Amino acid sequence: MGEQEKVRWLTAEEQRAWRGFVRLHERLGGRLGRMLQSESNVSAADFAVLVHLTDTPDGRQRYQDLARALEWEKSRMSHHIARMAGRGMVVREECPEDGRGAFVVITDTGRAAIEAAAPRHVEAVRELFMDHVTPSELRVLAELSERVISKLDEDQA
Amino acid sequence: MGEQEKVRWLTAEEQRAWRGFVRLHERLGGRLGRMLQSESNVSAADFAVLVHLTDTPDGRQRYQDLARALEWEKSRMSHHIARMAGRGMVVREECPEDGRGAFVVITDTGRAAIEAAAPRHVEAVRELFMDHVTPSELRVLAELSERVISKLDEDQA
DNA sequence: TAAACGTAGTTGACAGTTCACCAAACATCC
DNA sequence: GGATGTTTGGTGAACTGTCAACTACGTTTA
Repeated sequence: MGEQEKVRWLTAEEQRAWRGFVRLHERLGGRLGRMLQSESNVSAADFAVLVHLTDTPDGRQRYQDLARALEWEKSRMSHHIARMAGRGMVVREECPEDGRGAFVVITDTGRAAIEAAAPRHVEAVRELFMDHVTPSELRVLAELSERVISKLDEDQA
Repeated sequence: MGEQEKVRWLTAEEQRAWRGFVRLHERLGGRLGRMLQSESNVSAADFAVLVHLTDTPDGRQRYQDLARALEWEKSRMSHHIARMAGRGMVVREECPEDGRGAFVVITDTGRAAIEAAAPRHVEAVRELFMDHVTPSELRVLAELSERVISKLDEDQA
């Protein structure tokens, strides 16, 4: 009953890429998040929600749609929106057409928050990332990401 | 007192790459983490700790060094090791040379856990990622990551 | 050697996430 | 109409990570 010897461990090159990739995201994410938090009093999650709300004409989105867009669990959405509502950035609104449903609606406070935060955030993404990556590398990254994500989606089903 | 009009928003290409990158990591991380958790009863964080411990000859590391290697805060390390110790995967050991310090030492239970988890994990990384990326893309990713990380480190100081 | 400073790790309060379950409103099918 | 199943969202408990204060030891300096 020999062990399964067939594990193909990662090569040095593979490890290098994998670790680099993971670490890069952790670092960038951490830095950008702390930056948003300290300079604009908005967490990365808040920011993502606000961006999606301002993407719609009336700043309103169903919980469900927001959750799908951000790829969050509904429960996370519910808790998070409750907290944001507590801080006045959004309000919850009943949905007339569907008695179960509800809308998340951005408030003026929310708009002010994201308008203050966005320029600094984009600038940071440029300074910390874009400025150090060539257009061709960017293209490789985009293609690679999309391909792998679509594979993930495939065998999800 | 005009607004700062000079914000250079991300181009479509840049957004595509940025979002792809962020999403890819979230997705892969989530999937691999759930896999480890459900199949081996080990969280991604546990796994990382165990990997670093088994990298040393006697399966022992100073809290400090472990924290640096994983880029964790010392308090996170302390909390996390306490939890892992509670589950018997590691033990804490005093450090004779430095009265303040302490070692984290992997136990047989811990070894068994990582030995059970590692092959499936590597296989998953292959299936979900490596198999869909060419060697040249991998090289680009590695170089890009290292470059950007080193820039991050630079202006940290 | 005493004061001051730095370092290693701990602790407790707290914010955020997930999990498992719940409930209400729709949808379908007979 | 009523039984059944599905979708939408809410809730409480458990868990994870962060922050700031704290203890205890070590190192430097005067």
